[in-house]
Amino acid sequence: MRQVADTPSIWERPEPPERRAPSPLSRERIVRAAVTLADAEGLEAVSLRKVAAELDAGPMRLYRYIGTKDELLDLMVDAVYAEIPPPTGSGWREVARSYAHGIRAAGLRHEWLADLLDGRPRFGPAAVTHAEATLTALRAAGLQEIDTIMSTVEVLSTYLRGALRTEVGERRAERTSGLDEREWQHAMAPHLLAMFATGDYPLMSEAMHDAEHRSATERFDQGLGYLLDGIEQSLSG
Amino acid sequence: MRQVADTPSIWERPEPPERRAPSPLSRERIVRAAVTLADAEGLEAVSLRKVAAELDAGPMRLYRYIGTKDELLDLMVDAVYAEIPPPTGSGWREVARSYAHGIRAAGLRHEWLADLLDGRPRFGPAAVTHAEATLTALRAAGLQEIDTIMSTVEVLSTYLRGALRTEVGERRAERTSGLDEREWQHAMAPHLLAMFATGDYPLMSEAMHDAEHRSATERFDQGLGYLLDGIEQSLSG
DNA sequence: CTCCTTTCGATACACTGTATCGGCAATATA
DNA sequence: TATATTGCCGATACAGTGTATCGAAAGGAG
Repeated sequence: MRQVADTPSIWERPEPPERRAPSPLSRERIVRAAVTLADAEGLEAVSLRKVAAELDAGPMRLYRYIGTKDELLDLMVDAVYAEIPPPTGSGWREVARSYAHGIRAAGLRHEWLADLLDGRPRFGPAAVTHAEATLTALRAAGLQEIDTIMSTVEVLSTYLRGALRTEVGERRAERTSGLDEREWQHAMAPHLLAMFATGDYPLMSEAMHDAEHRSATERFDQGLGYLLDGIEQSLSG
Repeated sequence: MRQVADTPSIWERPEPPERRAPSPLSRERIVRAAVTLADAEGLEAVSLRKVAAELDAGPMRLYRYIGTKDELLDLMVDAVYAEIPPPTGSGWREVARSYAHGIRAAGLRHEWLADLLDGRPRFGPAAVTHAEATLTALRAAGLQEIDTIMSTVEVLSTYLRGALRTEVGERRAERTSGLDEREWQHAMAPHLLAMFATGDYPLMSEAMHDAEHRSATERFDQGLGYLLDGIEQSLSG
């Protein structure tokens, strides 16, 4: 019988705390939880403690699956890429449009994406697969030279990053100025009125009053159209 | 003589701690300190404690001048706008180029700007002044209708936001992969080689190997050129 | 000289990412 | 089957964050 010298009898020894069955865990589960959290409460609500709690785990358990919070964010971005359908279309303009709208849709589904797309090259499997599919579709649709293809997707993705930020930023501004309408009217509106009242900004005033108000989608498509027209011109030139 | 009942004599009472002359403080000083810090050590190093320390002040003293850290960030952005010269040029393309390069230069001087330009409308005095100057220059250079002017600067600023992020992101990636070259070669390079070795990404490989490598400025100008060509086309059409 | 207001530093709180360590549980070994 | 080993993971801790609260000191007013 195994009984170390000064181990008290079973009657004295306290029972160890009951252990719950460990929750199943995987990178995919963690990333899903993080994405859900970010969708629901914003990226700033994604803390390792909260993600772990969502999974019935202690915070440090996550470090068996990721090395760093930044790595988790990388995984989240790749998870979004995995949602984006590969671009399709017969002409290269169609493919480009499909590419752009696919990413835009994903970015509007997950508004935090705009904050994470920081321009570093992305080497996650889904991102790479999506990139390869994009290049393939563009070549199949008529662009042969790799340089033309790369220029096109580079400029497209640059515009996309900006457009996403713009659109998401506006959404957020509207949302917060809608929620704390009280505070907004109290803090921001007088400042704007006072500025315009000085008469120092006639064109800004004209823009506010007379310019036609187009939807975010319209503006996005207009910019995209400019870009495609410019590219097309450079192709024929 | 004023001497409350149980106040000990001067010999017993400890001298209050010596008070240093308070450092002069103002919003401008605070913002300048924050900008300097962000330039030197990155945006994540900008904490109220560090900014205050730089100014020989306690952290809470800053709250006499700003209401929130986010407000400080807003002030920093406006301070950058104040550095940007108003766009100039005779033709509207020239003005547009001047606008774009002015903002790009500022964004490269202060790499954190790309992180703060989130797309929300900016109502700081310098930002508004710069915007008004831009609109004025565009109208003076030939664009009459306010709608055309607004479309142009909207699409330009969208592209700019994306381009800045792209460029700054690449710089950071290069910098960190240059500094921890050891780690990068150990962690990222094998992953890339393995991926390309599968043969599943022929176009990505072709791009890596055969595509010409252009400088960031060239790519920026190329995208800008596409955009301007597209706009010009819509003007004449 | 006394009162009052403004200013600010000290302290505290909740929260973050993550390093360290100790013990339990499953596995490999004898 | 008994023991040694390994790997997993929770508890704890630490340094840092933004900011609320409060008391005391300084400056101005009567």
